[in-house]
Amino acid sequence: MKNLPQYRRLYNILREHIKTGTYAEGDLLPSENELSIVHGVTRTTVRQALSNLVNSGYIKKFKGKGSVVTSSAKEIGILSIFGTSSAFKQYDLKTRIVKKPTVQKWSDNFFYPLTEVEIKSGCIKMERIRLVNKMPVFYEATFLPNINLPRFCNRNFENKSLFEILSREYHIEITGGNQRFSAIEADAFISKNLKIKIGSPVLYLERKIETSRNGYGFYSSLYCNTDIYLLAGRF
Amino acid sequence: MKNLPQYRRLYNILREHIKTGTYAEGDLLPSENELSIVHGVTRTTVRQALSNLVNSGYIKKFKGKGSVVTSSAKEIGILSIFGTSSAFKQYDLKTRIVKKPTVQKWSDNFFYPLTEVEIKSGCIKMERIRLVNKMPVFYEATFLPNINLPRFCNRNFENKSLFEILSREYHIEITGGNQRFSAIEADAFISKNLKIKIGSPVLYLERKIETSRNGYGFYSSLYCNTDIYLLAGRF
DNA sequence: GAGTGGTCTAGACCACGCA
DNA sequence: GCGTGGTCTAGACCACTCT
Repeated sequence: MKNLPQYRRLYNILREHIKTGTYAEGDLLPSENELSIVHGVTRTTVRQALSNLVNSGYIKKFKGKGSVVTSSAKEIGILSIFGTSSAFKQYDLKTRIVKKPTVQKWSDNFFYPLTEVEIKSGCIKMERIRLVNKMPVFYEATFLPNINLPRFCNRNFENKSLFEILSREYHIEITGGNQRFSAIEADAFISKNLKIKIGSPVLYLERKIETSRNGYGFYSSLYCNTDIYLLAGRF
Repeated sequence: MKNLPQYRRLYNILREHIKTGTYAEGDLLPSENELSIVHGVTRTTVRQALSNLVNSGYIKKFKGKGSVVTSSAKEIGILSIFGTSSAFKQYDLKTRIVKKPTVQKWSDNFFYPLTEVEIKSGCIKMERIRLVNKMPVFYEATFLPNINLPRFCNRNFENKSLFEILSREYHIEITGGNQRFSAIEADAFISKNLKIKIGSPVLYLERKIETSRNGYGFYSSLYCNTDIYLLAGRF
């Protein structure tokens, strides 16, 4: 099961400890030396794991001081949500499947250029809506090249993380990606799904997500109502 | 002058070569072994430089193959612009200063929490508009803590990169940051500055930029017309 | 099989913070 | 002055691509 690199294993362990509150916001993580001894790896490997934690926004490092846990925020993929009102300290985060994963052709004007292999393989499309405190906030369509993902369409994604399923079931880890942002007016479709007025400003994202499986990436387009919650991310 | 770490020096060298076209889009960079020999550093150091190039979107690495130059795109700070129409392969990028750097107080409801030191030091504010092919696309207000930046307010920023001036004149390197996105309706002020109709959807960003100077960061808020150009970034 | 990037080891010296 | 993270060395083995 586990042929994960050690820095990835350590990353997952620490991330889980942060998410579950073993290390709370503001706490200092054990020092790099301590972690390297406890987990039986060199400091280089520890630093690689911590560096990933910094990039995903879980910790901040301070020279001469240590690594401080900065966030227990819930994530939506790589971006996280950010409540503008301090009343929303607690996020009740749910995912509703609008369209189950289905094999189909790539659309003609797909928003990223595709490789020959991707086009030939076809596309698995799924559509989801994210609810924050029971309000629809995101509408997301995800497109995965249909390459060596056995039983994918039969899995249950309701309230489950796509990234986690890809990691656990297919050993596919997200390594990065790029995204394009714009502000548009809600059309009838978006208006219905996000329960906002037609013409309201909506944040629109197109993303390509890259993975540890060589040459394999997937895509998503995302509409977000930012009236109450903002999208936040690191760079 | 130069107490830059070696991986930073190498990063700057390679970035310059990519920007000026010595390594063109699609080219392979010299291998990590070759770079380590040529520049007299270990492969670890080379990899740190390349890793930064990946994060800023200049190259992509392929196992067993090499590092491919992916972009000669012009940047605006950390984000880059992306023309939706292929007609806009050439970006004529200009910056117009709307308000020269001025020392003032921080506003009461500043969009990021400030430290005691920052509040006491006061704030240098400047306002700029970015023009792409002579059309105003960004309006950006930048706020810097007024700490040890001699002669800053007297410098000429017209069509110059703030990041480059910070690096060259003050040895301040940008190390990362975070940002929040939302879509809003243009008000009268934005409408005038970006020459769009009141009520049009506008991309709004609030960012905190972190630097290599310990504890020193600065802020910017940014309004962007995404009708023609999108904002793009890596994660 | 030769060359590439990915992972990892076992050290070293430094600048910085804190007590 | 001690412990922290930041930088760096000089190796090693692996999986992968290309020919």
